[in-house]
Amino acid sequence: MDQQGRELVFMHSGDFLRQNPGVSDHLNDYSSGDHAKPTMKEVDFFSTDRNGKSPSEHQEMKINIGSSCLVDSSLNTGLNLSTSSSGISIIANAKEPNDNELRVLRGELGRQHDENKKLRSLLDQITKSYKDLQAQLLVAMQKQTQGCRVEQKGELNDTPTPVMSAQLLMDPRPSATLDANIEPSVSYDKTHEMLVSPTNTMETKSQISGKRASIGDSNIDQTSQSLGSPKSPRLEEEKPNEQVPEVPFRKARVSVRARSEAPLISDGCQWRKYGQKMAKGNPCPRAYYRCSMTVGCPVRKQVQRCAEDKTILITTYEGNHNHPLPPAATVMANTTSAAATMLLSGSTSSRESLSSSSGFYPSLPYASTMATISASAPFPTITLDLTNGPNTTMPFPCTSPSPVTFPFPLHGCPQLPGNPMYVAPKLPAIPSVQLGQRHGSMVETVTAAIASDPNFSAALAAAISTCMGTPRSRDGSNNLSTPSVIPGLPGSPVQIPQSCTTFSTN
DNA sequence: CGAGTTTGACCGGCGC
DNA sequence: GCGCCGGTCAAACTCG
Ligand SMILES: [Zn+2]
Repeated sequence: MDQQGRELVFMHSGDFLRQNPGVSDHLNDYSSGDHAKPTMKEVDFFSTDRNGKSPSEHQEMKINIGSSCLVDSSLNTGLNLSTSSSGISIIANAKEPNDNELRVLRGELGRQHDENKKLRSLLDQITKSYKDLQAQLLVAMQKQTQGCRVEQKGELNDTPTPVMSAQLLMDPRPSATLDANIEPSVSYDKTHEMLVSPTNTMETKSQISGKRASIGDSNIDQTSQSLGSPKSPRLEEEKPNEQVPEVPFRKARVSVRARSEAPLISDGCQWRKYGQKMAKGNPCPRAYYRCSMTVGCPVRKQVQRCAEDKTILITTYEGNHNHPLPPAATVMANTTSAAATMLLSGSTSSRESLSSSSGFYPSLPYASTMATISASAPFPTITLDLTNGPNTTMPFPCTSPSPVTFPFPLHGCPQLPGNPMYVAPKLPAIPSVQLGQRHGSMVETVTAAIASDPNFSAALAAAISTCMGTPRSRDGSNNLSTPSVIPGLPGSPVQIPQSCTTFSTN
């Protein structure tokens, strides 16, 4: 819970920054107070966070984040903190120009500056320890997998990728160059998947997108092996080492099923339909969409109605956005891509169908319906079923995007034993991790994390509901979402109570 | 006229 | 090798 709160803060600060690129310059504009709700939220968030807490509490918070949500914390923490703090003071200044107040505020500002410094150094420490941990993890995995895949490992072990990944996660700035360096040597592997995945999509990529563009398409394409496309010739070209023939490449999808009669889906993104097919065994056609917010965005989605129950809408997302997203889309993308990342991190090899939900976590009310991992599919898929859960329509009020940010710890290393979400492995065999960056038995972990965390369910449902609920304006004023007509049901103008989302990450 | 959709063609993987 | 199938392409079309 604590953690959730923290992540919330970070994620939203990310949104905040994205929305307002020139934050510090324009903060004065917001002092009027009646626009930019998110801004106010940010400020409120931080002010309560910071004023009410002792340094030790901050420490705890940082540790939590460091261990569980590394990417987020590593990317924006410091910036956000300082940004928002200055924002507070500026706003206050505008309101109360009197000297006393000013002094107090300056003092506050100074304190927060110090605090900020402390937090940064703490973050550095955490970063270091994370790297160490990751290295250890790698070693452990190597030992475990030695038996079966000696030669593979031999080659892979030489790659510095895990370390580099840590660096990348820690410091997004040089990542563009690092990316370029990594890919040729390591080929397409889990590490890269992790790197370009969810949070990076949201945070890192937005920061390095400029550089990426200059680097060329290869980066994007790496992330864009989407939706099981049999094509994408680069796949072969850029994957010279066929070390794991049985797993040429894996694509994770996060599926969400939800009951919805509405034909339109709005998840905050712009989608362009590029195809529609009749799927076998389903009277309803399947529609294919591609993110059209930027030209090179690799994200795709499939929309299809359930054959048995046509009120159930299944939306399948795959890939990571390579551009900043509007808040609504961020919510969705965070949620789904994070789930996909978890799945990916854990499903590197073993293809057993786990469909672990109800079996593993019978005690969890939502588990049986909320998350299912299926590795038996051509690609690992997390299916989030929002159709059966209690009050699936609206698990909790979701008026603002705030409760929606991804609540469970996934971007970092959900598998680390120290992690609260860690679940003891059930499968003794360590998957044939191509580039052993992630721990084995991750599938369970992932499942556990998702299924066992009602917050995830709630957040996901909220995200979806939020996105769905947002009134679509064809006039395209601010709403980026493009309504798409779901095949199978005649268009009904009803707002979508819920929807089904499947994200797949590469 | 541009952006998005429709829809048949096309392609590659896979099973027989 | 052949056919099926899922996924994508792209020309034609629609809409604002
Ligand atoms: Zn996109």
